Amino acid sequence: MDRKEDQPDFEPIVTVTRAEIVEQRIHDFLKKKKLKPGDPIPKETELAESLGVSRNVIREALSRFRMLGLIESRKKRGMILTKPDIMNGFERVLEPHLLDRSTLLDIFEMRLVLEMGLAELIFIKKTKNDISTLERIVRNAPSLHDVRFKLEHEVEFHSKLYEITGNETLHRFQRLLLPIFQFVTQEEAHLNKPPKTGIVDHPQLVEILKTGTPLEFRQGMYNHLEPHFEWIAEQKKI
Amino acid sequence: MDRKEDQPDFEPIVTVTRAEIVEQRIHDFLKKKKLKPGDPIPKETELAESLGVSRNVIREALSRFRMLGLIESRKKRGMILTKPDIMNGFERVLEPHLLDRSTLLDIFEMRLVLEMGLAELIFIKKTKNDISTLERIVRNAPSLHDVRFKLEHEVEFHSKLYEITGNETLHRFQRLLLPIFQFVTQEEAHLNKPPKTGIVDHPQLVEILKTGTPLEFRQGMYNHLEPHFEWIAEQKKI
DNA sequence: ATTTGCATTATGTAGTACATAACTTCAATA
DNA sequence: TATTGAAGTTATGTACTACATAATGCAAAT
Repeated sequence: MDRKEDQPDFEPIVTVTRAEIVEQRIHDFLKKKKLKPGDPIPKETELAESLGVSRNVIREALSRFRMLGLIESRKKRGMILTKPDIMNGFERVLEPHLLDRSTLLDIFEMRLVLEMGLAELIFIKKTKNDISTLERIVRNAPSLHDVRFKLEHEVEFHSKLYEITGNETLHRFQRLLLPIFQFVTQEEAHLNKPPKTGIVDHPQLVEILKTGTPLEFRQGMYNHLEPHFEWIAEQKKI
Repeated sequence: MDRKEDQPDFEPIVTVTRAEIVEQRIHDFLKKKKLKPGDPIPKETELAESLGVSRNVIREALSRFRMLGLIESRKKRGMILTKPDIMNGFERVLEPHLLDRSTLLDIFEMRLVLEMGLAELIFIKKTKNDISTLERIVRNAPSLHDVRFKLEHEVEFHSKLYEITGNETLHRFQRLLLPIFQFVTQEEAHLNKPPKTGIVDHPQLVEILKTGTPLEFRQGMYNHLEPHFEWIAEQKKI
């Protein structure tokens, strides 16, 4: 029979590497010292000595910070803290085929949530110029039968909405989420074809932006995205 | 006078380190081979040889992947790809005092956008149990005069809203953004005291969740967050 | 047949050595 | 005097070696 019941179920011993510990220690150090971008941080040899590990380990930990854009190092000058690009760590992990289905769906939902929430910000920040651009994008929309450029146009329109917010972080986030979104919609299309389109289209959204209210825009965006929400509701039942 | 005008502004020569290149190469390798979580990846020595660099450099690159949770390595067994935790890289960079003001404001806005967009998802996923929990949270709200637990309660309520969506990624994202949000609201409070509160409070939001529609909830949430949006609109003018 | 012990293997860590780039100083030169 | 050039210094970047450690499989022992 199954012998597992006999065995006492100890927690497995987790072995943390020195690099991990050093990473944590240095992170705490930066936090505690309240170092700001531009401030110098100790030399590799100094860190190695005060932490009691080889320079090798120090460099493995520092390599992580370098990737995140938290530190920069120049020869002779030593290392300095830098203003990190917060999306850096995100970017490298967003490979659709590396993520499991549930995470992909989560991200898909996040995009819908963001888009539904854009209204206020857009109405606060929009300029006449933005509206003109949107109108141009809508004018140049490919015909309904032309499948090739449909996705391209879809991306251009929605991307512009994010851009209007003037929130570069938000916009960047959207761009990073794009591949995931396409990956999921592709699957979505596979299941229930033909792809349904919302009852509100891009030109109508632009019209609301020109003459309507945030309240109307929120509702319009919902109707635009409605098929996706329906799809989510179905997924929930399964 | 200022001599800078005389100087031709060349782009500075960027020197990429071997570790950076190796990181990129390995990343491409994983992508191209379409490796999935669980699949083994080449040994360090193999990588070192085929890429023509020392094992040291390989390990600095691999250290980055390890941090992101992209790979795990066990002695003797070698290294395997793992399902990455997409928030891992994010987490380590979100130190309020390391980010510049504009990024902090961006993140603050993102939180508002997310919260405004939650309505649909919440209405799709909510259960009777969730409503009960919200009612309990509201019942236990500290009195208006008790400043100490106000923030705590605020966090608990809004956090529960994210939880209702059943979207763990989204919920985790919110939790990561919390310190930033508090950092900004603190500053916000400094400027225009006393802190204004929206005309819609938590009990009203719960009531809408019970008997209302997503449309009403969106408007309710807007009224709840209105002071923050006003603050943003002011910031824009400055 | 189960356990024990040994050899094997890949990662983890330490240490040394040298290359490279950037900064400093100081002398030489126009 | 100001610019250039050379030499020395220093911290990071890279390579290489050596050994520790843990996991795995296989063979020997009971």
